[in-house]
Amino acid sequence: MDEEVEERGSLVKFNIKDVAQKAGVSISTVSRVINSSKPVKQKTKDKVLDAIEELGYRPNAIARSLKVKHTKSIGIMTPDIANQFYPEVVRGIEDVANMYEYSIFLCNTDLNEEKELQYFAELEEKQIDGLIFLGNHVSKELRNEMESADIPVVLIGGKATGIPSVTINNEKAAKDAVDFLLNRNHRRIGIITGKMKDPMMGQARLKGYQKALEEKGIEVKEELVIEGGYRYKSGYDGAKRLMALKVPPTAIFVCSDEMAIGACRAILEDGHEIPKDVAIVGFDNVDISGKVYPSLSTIGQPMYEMGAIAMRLLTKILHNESIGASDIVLDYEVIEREST
Amino acid sequence: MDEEVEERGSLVKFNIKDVAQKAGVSISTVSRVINSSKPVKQKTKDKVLDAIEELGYRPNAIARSLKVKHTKSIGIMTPDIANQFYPEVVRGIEDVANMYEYSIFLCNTDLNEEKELQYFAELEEKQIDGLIFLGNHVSKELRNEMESADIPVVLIGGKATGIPSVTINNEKAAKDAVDFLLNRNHRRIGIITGKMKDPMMGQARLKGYQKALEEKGIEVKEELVIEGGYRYKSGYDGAKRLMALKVPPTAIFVCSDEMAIGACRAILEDGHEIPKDVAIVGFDNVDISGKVYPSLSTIGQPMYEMGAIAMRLLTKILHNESIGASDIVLDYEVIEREST
DNA sequence: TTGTAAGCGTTATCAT
DNA sequence: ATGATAACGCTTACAA
Repeated sequence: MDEEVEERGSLVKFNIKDVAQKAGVSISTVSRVINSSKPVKQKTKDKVLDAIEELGYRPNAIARSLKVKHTKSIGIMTPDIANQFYPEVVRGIEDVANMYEYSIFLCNTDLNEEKELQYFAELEEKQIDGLIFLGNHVSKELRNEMESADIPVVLIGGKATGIPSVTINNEKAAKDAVDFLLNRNHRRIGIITGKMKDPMMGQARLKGYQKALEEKGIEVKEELVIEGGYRYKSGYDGAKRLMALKVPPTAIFVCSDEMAIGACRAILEDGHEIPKDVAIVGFDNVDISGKVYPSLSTIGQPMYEMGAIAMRLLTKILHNESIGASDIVLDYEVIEREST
Repeated sequence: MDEEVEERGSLVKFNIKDVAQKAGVSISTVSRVINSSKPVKQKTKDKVLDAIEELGYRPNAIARSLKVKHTKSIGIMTPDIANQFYPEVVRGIEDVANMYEYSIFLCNTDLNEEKELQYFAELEEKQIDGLIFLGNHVSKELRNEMESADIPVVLIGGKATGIPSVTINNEKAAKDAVDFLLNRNHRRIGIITGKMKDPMMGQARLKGYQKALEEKGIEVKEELVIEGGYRYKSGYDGAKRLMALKVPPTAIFVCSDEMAIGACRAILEDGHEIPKDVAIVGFDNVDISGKVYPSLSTIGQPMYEMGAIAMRLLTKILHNESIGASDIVLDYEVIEREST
């Protein structure tokens, strides 16, 4: 009853030993042809290749990794892949990872330190060769883990001393955004910030706003700065509050496109016109921001490139082409569209 | 010169043997406490735990996998993570994968068969336990690979005999969408389809459109059906063409939200009003579709759930709780918003 | 309850 | 140019 063994050659898994046997050579020889690690006579090579073909043999990368001590896999930790901003940078990472033959493990942290730690442990156990971390802040504990695990990491969109990173200059970008508004003769400019505990999206961008105003000798009024968050809703609410002021702003700098879209909606709902009554500039240049109506003026972050460059940096580190920390800051652009 | 060995305990990697030594027990005992696979006396267990703690030991999952013959990793193949639709379902997958302690490898196929094959080989070599495939079609070759690799796969958004899948009833959903328009007394209804070679987004949805009209005894006019694609641009172009007709439609069913947003833009640009002059219904209920202006009436696909359920199905298969093929078809909903 | 040892599928060293 | 064989770090009979 148990001679169904070879009924479907497809269902039995072969290993290097089987190939060696079938080809009539040693397993070392098979290994050599698979990896082209040492010269093998053409004739024996052919025998081996035939055997591989016939058996449908696929090398076991797990076994290989155990021996060679790397996995050709890297981790990506992102706050939430379902948020507008990240898929594009993940795509950038993945494209170059693929070029260098790395696979990627994707993790969603929800900006939650517990989850970050848990995922990191998981990835460490799975012996990733490196990690790309998207987020504004790396916690002390995570920092420690990264160091003691001795896994190279590169940060996107955040900074931490000693860890290579790729970012844009958020403060300067924000300043440019409001300078743009200032040059259009707006003098009463509101801002809907990111979370204030967020060093990049929150603090740095607010700082840029302040600087721009101060430079022009304009006082920054408390009533005009509203702490937002990351999402649509907080942009919507923020704009409602701003427009309800006795004297509402003539322009609003909203620290993310998603919030900006929320703000536009709130403003339109209240019967104001964009940009006639209020001008809006967003931040990020998320895919959709050029497609909505009215299309959004915004600060363009090179999301795909940030991913691609970060991954490129990581491969350099992994191949010892580059040593230690290095902070890459990329160019952004101010994009003018219908909302201003 | 080489006694820098213990200068930073953190930089040297320990294995199970080191732990055993430090704790004064055998490695099997250590293994047992790590995996709680067999009872261990509390006292020895404590010794082991202490040793683990002190050394900062992390088990090597690669070595473990080699032995136990599974990796607790699964693959996701998606056309393009940067496209509106997929991140949400990937998130659904990831959340339940995480619950069951699986890690995910993310791959972008660009709907390209070569890439699919290449990725599949890569994932097979890395010994994934299962695969979730997002896409409308699985090619013959890929099919073969899947079978001979003996890796369980579940499909999202497509069907293939013998492979479990989770979908919605695209034809019926499309029919409901245009029925909705019909009930609003539209009689001249245009459609911008997906790619016609796409069985779900293209063919099935067009079929639903046809059926709805036929049922009402309305002839389907060739000039009113326009083949689109997946993206914004084709929706934009399609709407332009439709509105340029001598007698333009009073409503358009657009087979994806991204295209629908493009269509809205085109229509608004030409000075028509939505929904007064033309009503629009989209398909997908992508995150942004409720946030744009005018917000989009659409068919809501439960994207997150599709991912979550697919992953749940996969875990069942992996744990032998369920056998063979099974096709899950989920509910959709027609969502009425401002564009109708 | 604990220890010994074989084996998972590779690569790489050392002979030949 | 090729072949034996010892690792890689773990789990799991089997013995004690």
